[in-house]
Amino acid sequence: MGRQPCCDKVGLKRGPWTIEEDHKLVSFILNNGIHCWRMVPKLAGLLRCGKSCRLRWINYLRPDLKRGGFTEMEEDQIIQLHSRLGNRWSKIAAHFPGRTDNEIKNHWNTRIKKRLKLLGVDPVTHKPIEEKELNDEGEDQKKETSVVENKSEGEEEDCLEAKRVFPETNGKKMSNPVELVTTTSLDETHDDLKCYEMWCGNLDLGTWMNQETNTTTTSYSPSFSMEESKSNINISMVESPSTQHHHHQQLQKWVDSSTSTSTTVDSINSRLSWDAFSSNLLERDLFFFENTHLKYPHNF
DNA sequence: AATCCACGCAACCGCCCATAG
DNA sequence: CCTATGGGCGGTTGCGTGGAT
Repeated sequence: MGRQPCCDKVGLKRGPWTIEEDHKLVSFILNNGIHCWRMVPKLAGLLRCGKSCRLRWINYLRPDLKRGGFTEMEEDQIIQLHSRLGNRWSKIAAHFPGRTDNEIKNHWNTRIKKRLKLLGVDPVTHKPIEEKELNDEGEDQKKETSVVENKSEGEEEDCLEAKRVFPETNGKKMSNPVELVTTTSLDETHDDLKCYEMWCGNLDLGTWMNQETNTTTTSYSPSFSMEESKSNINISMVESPSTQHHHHQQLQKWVDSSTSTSTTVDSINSRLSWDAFSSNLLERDLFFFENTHLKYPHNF
């Protein structure tokens, strides 16, 4: 037999999340981790389906999210990635720690598409618009998916690498108007650390979000303060020096893995691997990290 | 001041794939 | 091996907001 159904949807709440719901979800996840999304709403006391909880967490409540507008460099990188991956937003998002596929997808549809059109570039084919106009205009949808054609993931990566290294010997000229950007930059890792430090040093998500959004015209409304959930956590903070050292090492490992070139690409998913690193431990260690970071800043 | 309209974003829908049983 | 389900993903929708008239 298979598994039980995800949810019956009868009597379940839909639409925008309230502060109380956000609070419940975050508190529950931070205290218990995620083992089965279907069980999360029941155990957290939410009248939502598991899918809805998952989306809310991934797209909005996750502590490692980087809020705020996209930089021009990020946009350029998105364009590059889209030119070779097509609308595979999750794959694209994997290159941007702290960004969600939904966020990137929305940004593409609302901003980048227009920007490319203004630059005279077809956002679907990534070719100059004049070139596209020779073709049938009604084929947009087909082209959108045909960008990646039938290549496998590995083949695409190989093709891209070949194009990057030998752009002129690829049979045809690179049509992309934007310079290819390496998939992992120092800025990226710096942002990673920045996010991490903000999370450790200032658990007030509202402040965090506002800090990030001040430079943009878009205003996010933080739905809750992490202070409260922090106060609900029952963790013994009395630790021996050896335990502290162990935790320090664990955290350093986590930071290192988050900032290493190889992991950054998949960092969003890997950091959410609750099997590998339960949120209880993470929470405890973050708290510890916060304390030791303040006490012994030279160690970091 | 009121209405309309365009835009941006959060959330939902439905399909697909991996996997438990 | 087969079936049913959970979770992930891309596409789409609907609502809130701000600017234009």
